[in-house]
Amino acid sequence: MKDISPAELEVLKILWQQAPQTANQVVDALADASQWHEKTVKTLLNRLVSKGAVSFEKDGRAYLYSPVLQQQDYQYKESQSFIARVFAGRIAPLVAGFAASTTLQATDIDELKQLIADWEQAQQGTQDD
Amino acid sequence: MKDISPAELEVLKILWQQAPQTANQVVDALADASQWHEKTVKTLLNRLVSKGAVSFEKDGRAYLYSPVLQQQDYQYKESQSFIARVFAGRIAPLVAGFAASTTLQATDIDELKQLIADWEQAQQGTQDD
DNA sequence: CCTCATTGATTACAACTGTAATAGATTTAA
DNA sequence: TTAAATCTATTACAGTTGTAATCAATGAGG
Repeated sequence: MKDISPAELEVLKILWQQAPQTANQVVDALADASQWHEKTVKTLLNRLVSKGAVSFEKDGRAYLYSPVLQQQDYQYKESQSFIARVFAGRIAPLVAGFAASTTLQATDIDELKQLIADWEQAQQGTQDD
Repeated sequence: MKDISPAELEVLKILWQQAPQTANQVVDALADASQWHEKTVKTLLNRLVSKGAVSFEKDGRAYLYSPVLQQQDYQYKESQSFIARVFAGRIAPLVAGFAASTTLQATDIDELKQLIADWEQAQQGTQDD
């Protein structure tokens, strides 16, 4: 699978929200959030199809598009490569930088605490040293 | 500041490790880690200079290069844009995905716990609701 | 049936990227 | 002093990306 460009990603996100959708539905959904011309969106849809990230089936004159690449798979791969590239593979420094800004919300903290609790739970019984 | 491309980033990392360095020192440092031709590395150095991410001073025949863009600033901006783009601005889902793999180390957990403790500490006295 | 509107397909084009090669300036060795 | 070596600067070139316009096929309306 070729890389998904940032612009293509915005189109893919629309399909992750709901699928299948016609090109025009996608165009409309993006009209709210962006300034893209209809032709631009259709080009991006085509490129996503070329890259194998989106599929379509004919429905009369129009096509119905659906994501092939799933959001979780995309997020996972991108996270891995981002953290490897920018933070030498370590996640804590990323969170630290994020936390240093005022961007962290109490909600994030709660979720992180829960994650840590779950992770530690999962470690029980996995220990062998 | 224009965006730093992935290849340029690898060069910048060498300068973050130590600066200033001559072009040849950078080339040598990268010879270990990559297959880039000397000319390629020098092109990347030039582009970093054009983008304002790296500066140089003449030292006789050769130049001495130093980073202008600091690693923490770069990491911060990239983290913000990555998390906004891929995770709708929320960091917890990123950590969750990362934790779901076996990539999380006990060290990461310890650091995350410390971060959370620090963050909660900092919140004392900042509350106003 | 024929023309118009609509929809996907193809083409456009400049900027950015990866990956160098060549040209130009300058230092140094003979 | 002249040629060779060594730097940086400029140029190259195809692939990707952002951003559309144009072409072609097809269905709908008259």
